Amino acid sequence: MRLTPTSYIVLGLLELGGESTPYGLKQLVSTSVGNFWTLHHAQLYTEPERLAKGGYVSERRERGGRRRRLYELTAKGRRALDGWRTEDTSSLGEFREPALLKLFFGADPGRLAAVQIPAHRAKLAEYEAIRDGMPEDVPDGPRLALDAGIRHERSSIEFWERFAG
Amino acid sequence: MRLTPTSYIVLGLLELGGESTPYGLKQLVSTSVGNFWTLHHAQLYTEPERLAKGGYVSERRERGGRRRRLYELTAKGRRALDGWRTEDTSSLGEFREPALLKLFFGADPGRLAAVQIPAHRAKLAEYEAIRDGMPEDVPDGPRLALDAGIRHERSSIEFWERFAG
DNA sequence: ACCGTCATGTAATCGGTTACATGATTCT
DNA sequence: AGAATCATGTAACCGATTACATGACGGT
Repeated sequence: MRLTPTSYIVLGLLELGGESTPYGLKQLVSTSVGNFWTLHHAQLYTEPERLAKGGYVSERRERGGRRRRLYELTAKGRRALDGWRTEDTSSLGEFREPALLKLFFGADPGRLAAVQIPAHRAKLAEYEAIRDGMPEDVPDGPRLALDAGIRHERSSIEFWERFAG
Repeated sequence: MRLTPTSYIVLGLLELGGESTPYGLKQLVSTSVGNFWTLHHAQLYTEPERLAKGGYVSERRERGGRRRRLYELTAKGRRALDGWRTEDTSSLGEFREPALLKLFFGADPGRLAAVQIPAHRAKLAEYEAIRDGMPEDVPDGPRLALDAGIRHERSSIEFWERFAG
């Protein structure tokens, strides 16, 4: 079976947070990677199930109560995650901005800019707030990824500002 | 029926290039929007068919020979495209870079940078070559979108360079 | 004539998105 | 107690990706 980015997000979060329910994963996503890589909550039910089938995570149920499902990384899952982290990533992500697509096909740059600039500014402010509120002991990964996000927002704002006014 | 970005790409290309076959669309994509928004060629067979069902494009077949399908924008399709171009785009594209995801989950920044930098440099060179070879009469849209791509690559290179060495 | 590559298309699979549902808490 | 919101989960649909195929054409 093929592991997708979604798979690695689930594996990575289980590594960070230990055994979790789908809902717990949802919480983790929203305060971490969800800032730049959105998942629908339904994926956090189906994806762990797929991973369990492949032996990457183990599943057990609470006794009594809601009998919620709890997932935990297995040795195989950990190996997959490590392999993914160290393997070379030659491919570039695509720059899929809907606003750019419109620009390409002839939308009015000024009008696009009028909406894009505030949206990017808001996102930038959000990122900066997270950064400024980060405790000292946050690992480098999230910190650096956040920094990339901040740069990206700044660069987008700069691009659109050309058309504003 | 819901129109997706893929739909608008097909509509937009039909507007730019006039009546086309799926294969013709594939050619158009590869020399234009394909630089920052990849489509699989199979989508250029299924998407026009969907659009034809919805009345956004018309379909006819060649008489004789391979009887290839030819698609053309209808009035309804053109209206949809215009509506899309002028409607506000509040949503931001997500910054889904696989390399960033790895960085987030603890991959070694230096090793990522070693692969990402040349990849982004290559893409940048490609974009610059396209820009420098552009005839005078290319419309603003593609020109500006290309410029956004160039900035984005430069910004990515700058980000990763911090970890190189 | 043969081989490789471009041209052209269909079919199956599968992950992602949307929609639907219903318990639990918290607030007024 | 009722309303609203959060928590939790399932199911259906659909677009995107992958795999499979074969015909045409250019070069050696």
